[in-house]
Amino acid sequence: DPAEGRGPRSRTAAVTGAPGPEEPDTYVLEMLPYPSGEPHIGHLKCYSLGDAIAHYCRRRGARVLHPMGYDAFGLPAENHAIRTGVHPRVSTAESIASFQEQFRSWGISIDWSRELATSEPSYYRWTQWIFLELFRAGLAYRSEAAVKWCPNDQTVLANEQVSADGHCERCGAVVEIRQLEQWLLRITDYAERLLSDLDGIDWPDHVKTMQRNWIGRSEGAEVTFRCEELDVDYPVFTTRPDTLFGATFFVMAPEHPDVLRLAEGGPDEAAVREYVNHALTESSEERGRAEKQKTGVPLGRFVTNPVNGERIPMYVADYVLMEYGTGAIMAVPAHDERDHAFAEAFGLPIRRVIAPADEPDAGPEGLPYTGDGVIVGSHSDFDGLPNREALGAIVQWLDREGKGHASVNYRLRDWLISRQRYWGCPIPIVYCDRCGAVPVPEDELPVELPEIDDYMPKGRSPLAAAEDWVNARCPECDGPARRETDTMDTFVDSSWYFLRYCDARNERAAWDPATTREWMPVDQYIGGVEHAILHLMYARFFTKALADLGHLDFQEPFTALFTQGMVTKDGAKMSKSRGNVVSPASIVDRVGADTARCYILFVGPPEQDADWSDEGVDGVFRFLGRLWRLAAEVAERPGGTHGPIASPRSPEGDDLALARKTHWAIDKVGSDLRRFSFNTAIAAVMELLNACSRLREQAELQTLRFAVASAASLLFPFAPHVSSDIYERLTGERVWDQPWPEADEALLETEVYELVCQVNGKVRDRVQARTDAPAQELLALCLAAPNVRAHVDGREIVKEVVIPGKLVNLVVR
RNA sequence: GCGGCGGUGGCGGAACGGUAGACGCGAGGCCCUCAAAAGGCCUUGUCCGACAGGGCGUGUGGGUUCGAAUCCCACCCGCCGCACCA
Repeated sequence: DPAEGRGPRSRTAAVTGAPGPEEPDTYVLEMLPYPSGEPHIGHLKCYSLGDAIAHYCRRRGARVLHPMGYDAFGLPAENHAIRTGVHPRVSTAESIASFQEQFRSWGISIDWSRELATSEPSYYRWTQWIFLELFRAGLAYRSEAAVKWCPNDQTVLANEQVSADGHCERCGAVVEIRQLEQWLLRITDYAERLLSDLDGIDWPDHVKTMQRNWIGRSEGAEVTFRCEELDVDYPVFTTRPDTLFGATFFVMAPEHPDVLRLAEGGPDEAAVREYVNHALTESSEERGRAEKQKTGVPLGRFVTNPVNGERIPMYVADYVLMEYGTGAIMAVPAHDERDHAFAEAFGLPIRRVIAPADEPDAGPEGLPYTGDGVIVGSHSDFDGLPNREALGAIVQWLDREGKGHASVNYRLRDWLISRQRYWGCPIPIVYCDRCGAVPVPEDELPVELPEIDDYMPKGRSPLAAAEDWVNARCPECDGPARRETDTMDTFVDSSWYFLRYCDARNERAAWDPATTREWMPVDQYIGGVEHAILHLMYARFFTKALADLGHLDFQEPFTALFTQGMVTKDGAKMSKSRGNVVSPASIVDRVGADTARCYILFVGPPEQDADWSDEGVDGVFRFLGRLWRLAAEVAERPGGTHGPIASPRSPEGDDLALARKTHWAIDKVGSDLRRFSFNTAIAAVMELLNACSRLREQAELQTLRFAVASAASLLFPFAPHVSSDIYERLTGERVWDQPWPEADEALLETEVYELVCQVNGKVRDRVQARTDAPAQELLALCLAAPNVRAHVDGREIVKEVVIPGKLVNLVVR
């Protein structure tokens, strides 16, 4: 069967193709799969996309790096193990075997010699090495902090793994807050570079936008409010220093370390204590509800507003977030909706300091007013100025007085990487009573994950139970020490795998810089949008940090990014619970890998979501069958396999038409591939086949053979098995050894074309015109067209528009 | 609320400001067959019309243009991301 997904050539070596001195090295990379169960349709789409590009690049003469690996540590595997009782090492290995088998059956051209799994000691040894590099550079640090804790998975989560409404991304449980000592990576040091370097990379706008939003850069000022009684300065961040004169109270987050001290001895001390305790236990979901009534408690203390010396009361309230800015705010109820709501609830003064420009005497009505206007009721130096102008002047004044300065604030938080889980990369640190947290010496890496039977989560890492493993010697003083028992977030593993592929078998280093210089950065990265923030931000951070440490000489890991859309069934995400899962294996069994791969690319633009249709699959299956049968029929004709494949020299009539269609397809498929328009590229091959079928009796054998072989050659990146079979039947050659075909410019142009004749912009006729006919002749042709005359006769022609090669438009009255 | 993306036949989707609906699915008719499957041929936006041809058509309303699915303005709807971010 031609469309059967089997074939002798399903394993095209990846880094083949003669490396010519002028040909570039190209790194084509699809995001590595998380091996859980079997590959799903999304994997088929991703790797079909990447393989098409890899093939195209190779046949254009590039050396192509196209590797594969498995993101094999992590929660899903461990949760699966907990459910089934099968050790994650075993279930992960089984799953990897299944992925390998299917990737081979799909015929994805992978360089298997570089295959890796992040759970192998030979890989995570270097993950640990990178951690220690970051530790030495001060980019990995321990900190006790309020952290997000999932009570179901029994682990700490990164901010990024908690959904907007406070649920665990993995299991859906409501997340709690706990105070724990954790390892963090100082990604915030890179906030500005992560933001500005987005400008230089070829990524989809929506991904860049998501990253920009996540980094959340705000320009403003840091302003110091002083608590005279305690002799403490409290800086706040504000984007609106122009409203400083309207600050009538001051609010701290419940997590602010000074809250209890401030309330001590005050009239509301007990109430503050209770409020803080309640806020800390409340889920981020409950706390985050925007429509929630504003609550809070006065601290019984005052701070001084630096611009006017006014004493304003301090409050604790949960609408202020510890993790943004300084955990304290100046409240300007006249010009901030949240502060306004709080002031209303607590009967606090509301003072307008900005008025709309056309209404400088505006009263208290219309508040809160968050728009721009002129400064009022503030200070004689600023009153009457447009607020944006005054903003700069006020900041300068603060700076001169030493009461504040211009400041930039980011929403991005440091990356919390500790996980109290078993199935992850051990953190290579030992704790010594005398020396503290000490890095494991490099020559002792990897710190291997011990084999343990009980990996059930218990609120502390399961590794803590492996006493023999935990007990260690301090590398500095040789005294007794204990190993860190937390493991790393899986996203650490996948933040550098693209580097390891460059030198995957190196046992002495994570990579030889010569190899990353050769291949990196990745020329084309491909994956789902779901990684728009997490993985892609972390990988960029690692790249920059490693470059700063002298291990890399580039700043961005992925020059170009392509994000594929989801594959749905009946309009819904495929899921076991819905029972609408389409398994790639069953499709490949039924119609073959070529059909499956072509269909997933033909169904629509790859960046968009696509709905799976079995009928659509059948249509592609029929197309491949028609192509194969025609090729077989041509090959069986006398002379059907002889001589080189070549465009006919001076074709006429039907031969010319078929040769033209062939060159049209060559041109179209190439340009479509370059713009990721796979669906139209496949449609062009379909059109070529339709032309071949129509002209199979009329055209000369060699013209037909050229057309059919070209169709196969153009289809090879999408359907490698049938295409290479057809090509070899017709030519005796291997299609992957053939350079990508070039269209003959002369045959892309015709000497006559159909001139569209419009009257008042409406098509009224079509006539044959010579390609080189001058405008006057085209105009005459149009005027002579019968149906044009019917619409023009008796009217006055007021304008003639002649677009040679296209149309003539006559404007009549 | 802020930001991003999108809205085209019965369906998936094509269309450098220049023939709207390529290609495929589905549907209808026909051929092959004892019959079916497979395969092949034809039709298929919609309305009027036997044909020729014509009217209407790319979410809505305006605008720019000889000409707009495409560019601009306003709005409606859908999807995605962020959201008490000071």
